[in-house]
Amino acid sequence: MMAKGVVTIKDLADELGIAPSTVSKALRNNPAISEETRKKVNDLARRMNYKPNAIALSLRSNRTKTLGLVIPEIVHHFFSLVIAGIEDLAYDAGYNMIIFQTNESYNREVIGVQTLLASRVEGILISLSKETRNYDHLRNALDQGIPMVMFDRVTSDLETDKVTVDDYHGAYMAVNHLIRTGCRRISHLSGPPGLPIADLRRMGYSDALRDNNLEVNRDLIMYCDNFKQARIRTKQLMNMTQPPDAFFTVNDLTATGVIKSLLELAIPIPQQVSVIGFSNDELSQVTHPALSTVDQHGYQIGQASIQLLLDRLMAQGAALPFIHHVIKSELILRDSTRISILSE
Amino acid sequence: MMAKGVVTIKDLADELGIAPSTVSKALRNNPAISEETRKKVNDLARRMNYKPNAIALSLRSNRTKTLGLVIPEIVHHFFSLVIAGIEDLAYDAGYNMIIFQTNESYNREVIGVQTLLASRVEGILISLSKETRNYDHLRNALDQGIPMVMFDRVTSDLETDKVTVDDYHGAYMAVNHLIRTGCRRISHLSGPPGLPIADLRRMGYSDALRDNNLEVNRDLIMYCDNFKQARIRTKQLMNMTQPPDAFFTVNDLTATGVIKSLLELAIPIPQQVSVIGFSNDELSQVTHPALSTVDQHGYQIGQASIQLLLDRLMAQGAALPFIHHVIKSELILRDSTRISILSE
DNA sequence: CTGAAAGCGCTAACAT
DNA sequence: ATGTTAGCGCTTTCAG
Repeated sequence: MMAKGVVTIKDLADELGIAPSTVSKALRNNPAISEETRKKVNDLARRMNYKPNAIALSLRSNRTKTLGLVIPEIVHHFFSLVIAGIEDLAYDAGYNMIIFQTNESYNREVIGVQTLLASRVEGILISLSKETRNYDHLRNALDQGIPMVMFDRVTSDLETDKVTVDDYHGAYMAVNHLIRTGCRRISHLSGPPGLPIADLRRMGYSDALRDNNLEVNRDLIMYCDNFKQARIRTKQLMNMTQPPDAFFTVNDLTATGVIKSLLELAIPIPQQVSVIGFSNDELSQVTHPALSTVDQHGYQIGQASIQLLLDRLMAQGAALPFIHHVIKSELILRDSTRISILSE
Repeated sequence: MMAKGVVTIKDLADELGIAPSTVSKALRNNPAISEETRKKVNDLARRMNYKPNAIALSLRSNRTKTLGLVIPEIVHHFFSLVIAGIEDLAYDAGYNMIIFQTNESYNREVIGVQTLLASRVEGILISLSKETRNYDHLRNALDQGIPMVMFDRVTSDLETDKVTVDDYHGAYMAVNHLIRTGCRRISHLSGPPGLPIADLRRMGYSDALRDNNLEVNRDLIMYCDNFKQARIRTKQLMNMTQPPDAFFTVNDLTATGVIKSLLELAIPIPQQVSVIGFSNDELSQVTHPALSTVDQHGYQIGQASIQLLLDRLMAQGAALPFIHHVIKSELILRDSTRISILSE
């Protein structure tokens, strides 16, 4: 039983002196095959450690049982949660996942999608890179009849199933909570304009202020979405003649920068200044004080995305309506915000 | 130019009234083909958006340009770094990655490896699940001539290339630093016995103590590797008649649990108690005080692993010696440890 | 009940 | 310079 040249059906057939087609049928328990032959074949297959060649199967059946995932970054708590959600369900449904990381590059996204198409994936899950403004590569996939689901970073230029988190509402809830607990000068450290998730969170922030009859003060809004910048911005803001009494940040890491700076300035949190982040990353539990934040339910987003894709795959190309699944975000209150001081 | 049935070489051939093999040659710029035909073919291919079928190519060439990755958990900063390192180099080398998440289950690991074999991956990268004690599934792959690289969670029962971080040395350095800065009763919150990375870190801890003529006190060693348990253990330990003056933990999350508890007990860090974690996760920068820790260089581990695999793939099965690449870990000193008080 | 033949998409000998 | 044939591993008619 030489190891080298992987065992094929033909090897089994030769060994038993029967036809390959008979072996094939025996292996798939085709009732047309005698019980005896079937047993002989299956036994030998086990002994020779025969494993069907998935490539040959794919070529014949035109089914690869493989799905493609295109994602900006793997090293990102939220995205890794999404991947886990996708993987788990894909696995249960018997699909393999080919994963492409774009590193936020449009070019790599295009190449990634093309490679997936060449690999004949049966469907594509994608979260757009920050650079992506042109969607021809995706249109191309769609034209070839490859079902696609976009999640988190989506575009309205394309008709596909979509899954997003309700960023707007999450931000609105967060800011509303700050106001209800007595904050009046709420600063927002926001992501780059044009990035939908950042825009939506900024809108949620602004609307919550307006709905509570507070003015939106441009001086309190900064474009700042990382730890280092947050350190600087926080000190600038706290130096204002009328400093903020709360920070709402576009993500958790930025919030931790704010907390760190406030701690250094010996400003009590949340007594003097409240802080709310966005994402519910692992790190939000370990800051001191623990960070209040908005959970994006990454795992569920992954599950919802792959489920939509599987549904469409099941439907065999029947014209299902496109679904935009909006996952509820959730306000997680920890210790960086005050307890509600106004009744509901 | 109907979208549906993906375009094949035969379609191009029919369209131009020439033979498929001629089209094939023309597309690969075979010099035996006239400049004219070559142009005609390539133009049409572009117009009809022809894309070679990777499956057919694989079947013919017996090369899939696909590698398999089996990993315990994607949602884990360290592992996601490793994946990123692998992805980036694999991409440059023109390989696709199929990823399998075992969720630390031995069964899923076995199935994962089998699926990868069925998909005819050209090589396998694997980090063992915590449950794995039997290696037949891997031996099987090896017997089929599939090159394999094990990283981080490896076993000496198998002859393969390996990449690990020098856990022992990292732990040794960490504890040595604690001692040099005056700590004498150093507690170790360790991972489960039997898990190599936990054992090595525990050994590094013990040896550093012994080499500095300090006794290894079993009462100061606890099996505790997560945030929640750390909260409980820390309080227990600090209640001892002779409480520890330092904690060395098996990972960063555990260390943050320690810090949180110490903060609640109003014990000054690092003046009274020092803390060192392990991993250099993102969260180690955001604790207060910022956590001293040992960096595992996950990205580099990923790169080293895929590089070994690519080397072996290049070597075409020539008998390269097996390499065990040990990546240097690095002691990262932040604010949870004291400045050195003894000269080097 | 078993086998021969054809074909999935592609390419490499081997003609012509 | 182009075409014909065969075959990668498998399954599925269709005959026997």
